[in-house]
Amino acid sequence: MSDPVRVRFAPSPTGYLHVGGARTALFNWLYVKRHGGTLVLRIEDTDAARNTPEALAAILDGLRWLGISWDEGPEVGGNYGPYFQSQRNDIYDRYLQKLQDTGHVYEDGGSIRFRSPKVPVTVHDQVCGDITIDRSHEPDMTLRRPDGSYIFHFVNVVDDIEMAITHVIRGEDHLMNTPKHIELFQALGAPIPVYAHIPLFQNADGTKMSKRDQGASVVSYQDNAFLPAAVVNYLCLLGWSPKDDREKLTVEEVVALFDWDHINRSPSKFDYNKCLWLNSQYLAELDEAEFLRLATNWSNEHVPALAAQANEALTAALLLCKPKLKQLPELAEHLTMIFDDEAPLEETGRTKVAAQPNGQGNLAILTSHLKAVTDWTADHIQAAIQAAAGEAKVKPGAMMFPLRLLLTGAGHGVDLLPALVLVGQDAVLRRIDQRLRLIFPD
RNA sequence: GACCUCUUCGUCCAGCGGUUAGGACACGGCACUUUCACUGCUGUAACACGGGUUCGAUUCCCGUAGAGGUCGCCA
Repeated sequence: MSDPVRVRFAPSPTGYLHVGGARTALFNWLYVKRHGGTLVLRIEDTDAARNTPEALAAILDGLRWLGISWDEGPEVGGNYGPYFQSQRNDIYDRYLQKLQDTGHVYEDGGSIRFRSPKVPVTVHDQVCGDITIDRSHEPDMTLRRPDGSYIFHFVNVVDDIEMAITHVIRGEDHLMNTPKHIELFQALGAPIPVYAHIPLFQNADGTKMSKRDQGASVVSYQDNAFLPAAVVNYLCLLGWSPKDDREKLTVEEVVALFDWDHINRSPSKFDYNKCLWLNSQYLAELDEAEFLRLATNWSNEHVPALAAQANEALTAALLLCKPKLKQLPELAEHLTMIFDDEAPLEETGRTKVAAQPNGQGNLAILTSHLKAVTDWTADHIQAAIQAAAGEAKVKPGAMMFPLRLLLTGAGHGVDLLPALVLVGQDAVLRRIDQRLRLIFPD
């Protein structure tokens, strides 16, 4: 029997949950699920000045939203707590004493430094391979500040020892820290965990992703009502591959395949567009009830004006929108086109229709046919359009674009016939009349 | 500047000592749809450069260039 697998994700609650951090958490989680083990969530909040409860809440909330659950840590407890570094000072004191007793540290202007062995250190990294780093000419690292507070490297290693961590999966930005950490493990006589450093994300233009960049913050996906499964799927595809042609995979499928040799070594640029595409794929396969639940929630929250709409009308409209959506927020635009008589008229469409030969006359013919419909159903409306086209001597298809524009103000959108039915004859004729005057002012 | 890592279509990801170098996003075309989309089919598009090793290198080695990371009493 080998030791039980214990991996940890150790965020610092200083800002927000970065999508790169989320991916690191995800890979830790995937590893645990793949090999069986325990995921420890440890909060590295030693820098009191920069930590906020809001940031912590955002991190926990973001992880939960993505479905990344932890077995030990904040809110769930565990046998290796406390899981906040700010509460572990006595442990750090004890470990520092060990180093003092064995002569590994020395005092320097009130701070405590580690006496580095000054020999090259080889990191056996599961992703990057063996990397030997010689930092013998660099200054000794500080472990404790004059005010008694501890430095990241020290607490990080002490906690990994104390929490019996066996695998460290973290961003490549930590690769050059690893020799320092290995020196500490050795000085403390503790086994060195298995390391895996995973490549970082970049913006599409190759620059570093920071908070304000599109897609950088997990909250932005929550705010835009992405489906977590889609985001997780996309995150898995960045830097990892099933090694076949699959793009859309469930987490279960990823778990079954997750391993080091599937992880890429080069940094990847974040393609928000592809993430959006995956979201549309997941959205499309939602069943009606689930879609309506999500869509109704979203529209109630973001388009409160629709509260006045009858439930059946709203439901019908939402279902009409479903096949068009890449993401839920597009609902706002579609619903406005359906329900708002005064939705703005698209300029490019206006110009196009205004320029059509005989446009005004043809649309007058169409209007009169629509007016004459006595039973306002899709079949009868279609017949009316056909008849109007015949009389105007144009193809029925040529009637569709102008009609769409007159109905919704836009040249694209939901399926036209059902939309006409939904809006109702009176409102349709009213809108046609209004917008016709905008298009042909004379 | 020093050290570490990386380099296949615009992007993500496969691949391999001999392939018409494959898939996906994006983009274009066609079909379907009397509309908008979806979908299907299809097209454009890549092995950073220079040396080796080899019968043969995109694939292995070395160098160059470019990119990223790290060089804190931040985490």
